[in-house]
Amino acid sequence: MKDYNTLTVPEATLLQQEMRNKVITAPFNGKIALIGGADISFNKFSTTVYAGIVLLRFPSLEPVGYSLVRKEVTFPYVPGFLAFREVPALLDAWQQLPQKPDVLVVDGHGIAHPRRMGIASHFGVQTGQVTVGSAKKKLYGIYEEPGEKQGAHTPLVDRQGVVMGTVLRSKQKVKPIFVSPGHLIDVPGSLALIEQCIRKYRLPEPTRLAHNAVNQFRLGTLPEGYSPA
DNA sequence: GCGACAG
DNA sequence: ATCTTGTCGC
Repeated sequence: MKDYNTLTVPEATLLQQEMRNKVITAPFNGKIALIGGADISFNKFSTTVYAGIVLLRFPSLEPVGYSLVRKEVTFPYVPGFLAFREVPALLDAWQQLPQKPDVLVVDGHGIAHPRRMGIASHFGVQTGQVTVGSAKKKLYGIYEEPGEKQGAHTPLVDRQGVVMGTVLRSKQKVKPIFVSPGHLIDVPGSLALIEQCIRKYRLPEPTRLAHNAVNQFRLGTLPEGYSPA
């Protein structure tokens, strides 16, 4: 694969434009026995990133194991180009997994992106895996605030009204989360999947546990490599 | 020119 | 994203 650290934003834009045609947004009909959660952590002003993918049983969501890796990254954070900062490290964590999950939930957007190439779609196309994006804030699009009741949701559309994802009130009294297909799944399917991953918190368990893991890894509480839960 | 802007 | 103290509401 190409070295993202040497790319310029214009070059990254071209890569996204080439990859957008490879994203498949179709119904996912497979069975899910294992689900994964991916996230990154880092110290501000440092080029070292701590990436991790957590494996959990589905639908029980019991953690199975953690794949943690550290990597140097110099590509800057630029809204719309998050994948060029995080995907390389996540690929390392992915390859280190003893078994691959049936679906991977990535912290960030999927097709709810100006060029339909958010990090979840980018990772999905690169690996050929089913991915879903779950973000805490909007990057691109228009939406109506969903109702206050848990489970209330509204469509996230682009300027032409095309649906890119869903704004979901995952829990009562919390800000909504943004769910969108990454690859090999559609909008209704990605929403249904994330709804099944909500337990006691605002964020779905896969990404919430991944976030906890990479933070513990960065702070030295968890070791690099793969560890069973 | 101005506002928006994943992690 | 990370840092950081107190504060507010269920």
